[in-house]
Amino acid sequence: MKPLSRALKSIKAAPEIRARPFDRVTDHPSRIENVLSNREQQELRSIATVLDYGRGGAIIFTEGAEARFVYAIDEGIVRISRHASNGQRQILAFMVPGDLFGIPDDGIYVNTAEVICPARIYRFGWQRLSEVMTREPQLQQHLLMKVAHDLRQAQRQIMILGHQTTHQRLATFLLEFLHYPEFYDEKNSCLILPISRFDLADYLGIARETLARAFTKLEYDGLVRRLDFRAIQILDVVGLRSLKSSEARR
Amino acid sequence: MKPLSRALKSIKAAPEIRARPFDRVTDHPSRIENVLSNREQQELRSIATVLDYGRGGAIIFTEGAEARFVYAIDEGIVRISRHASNGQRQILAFMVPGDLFGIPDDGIYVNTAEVICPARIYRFGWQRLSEVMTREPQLQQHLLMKVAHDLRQAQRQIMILGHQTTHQRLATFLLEFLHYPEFYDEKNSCLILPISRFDLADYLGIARETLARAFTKLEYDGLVRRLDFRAIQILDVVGLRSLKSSEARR
DNA sequence: CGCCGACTTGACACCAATCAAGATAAGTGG
DNA sequence: CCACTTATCTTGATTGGTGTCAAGTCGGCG
Repeated sequence: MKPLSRALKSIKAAPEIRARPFDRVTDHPSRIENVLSNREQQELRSIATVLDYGRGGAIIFTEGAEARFVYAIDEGIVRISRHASNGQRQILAFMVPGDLFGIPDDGIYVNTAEVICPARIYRFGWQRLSEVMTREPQLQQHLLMKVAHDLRQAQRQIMILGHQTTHQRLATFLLEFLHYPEFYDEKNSCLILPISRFDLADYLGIARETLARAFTKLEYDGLVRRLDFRAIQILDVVGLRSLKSSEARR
Repeated sequence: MKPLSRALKSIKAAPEIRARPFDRVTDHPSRIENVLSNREQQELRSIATVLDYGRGGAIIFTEGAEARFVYAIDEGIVRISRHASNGQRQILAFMVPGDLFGIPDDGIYVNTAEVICPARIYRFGWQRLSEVMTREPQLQQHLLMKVAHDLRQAQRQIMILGHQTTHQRLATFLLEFLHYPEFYDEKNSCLILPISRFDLADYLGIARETLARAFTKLEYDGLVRRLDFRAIQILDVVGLRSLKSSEARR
């Protein structure tokens, strides 16, 4: 929607890469406890490029395009989506700092990746990364664990889309986000959603209006309170959990 | 449902493993063109155990159990499922010969795997497989590609569950199976479904009755014809394709 | 032959998509 | 700073699709 030129502020070369370790993923719920050696981190840095996106909306890559790079997030959120042949968009995942995406399928990207807020992203040449990984089995194992984690996340998503009502989907999503201290302030139970209703609806596989109604219902039932479009106060975590696992028609 | 003792006929030791290469996956639609060296095949065989299941229904492993093995299919079909907290079952995938499954998450299985027909399955100790892969980067890369392929399949499933009607889901599923010569006899356009309606409904995320109605509609529209519970004659592939990508409410 | 399981069909209620319009916040330019 | 436009989100009314419960059919197996 937004012109790419404005959104993509600048692309710097590799040397300025930040020293923060590559695998910050251990911070968030994935169960990977992997510590890369200094040498491995060094190897990665040497082939990385840093991309700085000033604001949301910029496209990182598009489905169908030739795939020569893999990406890892340092800051910001990226939405991974795919368009059905009838034009419907489905958001497959929201990637957060530490996540890796863009692994090619037979040389092309099968998904579209866009930043939804200011972001800093590392870019690796797929060819060179493969070479490095051949030399460093630990690194490849780390990548394997990451992809396996993504697979489980996708399966979680299948569970949600398969048999949950709209309210349950929303409850599940909100509960998921409570795990991220970047977005959930546990003190006053306030959750700052970094995702628009539009995107959220496409992620949960429901219409935008239905999503709004789901929020209304949760609010009516005293489970949450909308302070603002972005800010959601969580009033009853237990209630959300029981809603999530309650009996579902459809 | 069936007692395990009867279904699990025998477990042989490694030496009798068949000579068919490990990566028969190249036969089917996945885009992996990977040729393992003889030494790598040798390494795999040396740590493999062969499991022979006489008939369908046997459980290979259950979600939540301690995970010490990964599995690869030589013959037969395995359904990978997960149970929601409300008891709903969702089938995440059907695995076919060449596929690999059972990669542990933090030492436990997150899914349940069951054979749905007579099957022969290779079993590998995860610990030992990891060791071998550290020695053989090619092998690990191969595994990585397999998991990446599974991820894409899961994403395909998300697309289906997200925005397709029941008829479209069924059409999509049938079209998918036309690629497998084991199940589709192109000569007389006859597709032999190795999957029960029960399982298929849980895979497509719909009720069994709704699935039956979907079949009825496709038959009424002249797209397919039911010869038998298992055998489906495909009358109009183009029609199925256009149904699959037609506009969808919901 | 009769039971049993798997599958199909029917009737009905209900949830969710759609179309349309209103409300709120955020930019934009004078 | 205010009026304007725009984007985003919410609410309302209606229609259709899908889950559920119930009954019926088909085929296999003892």
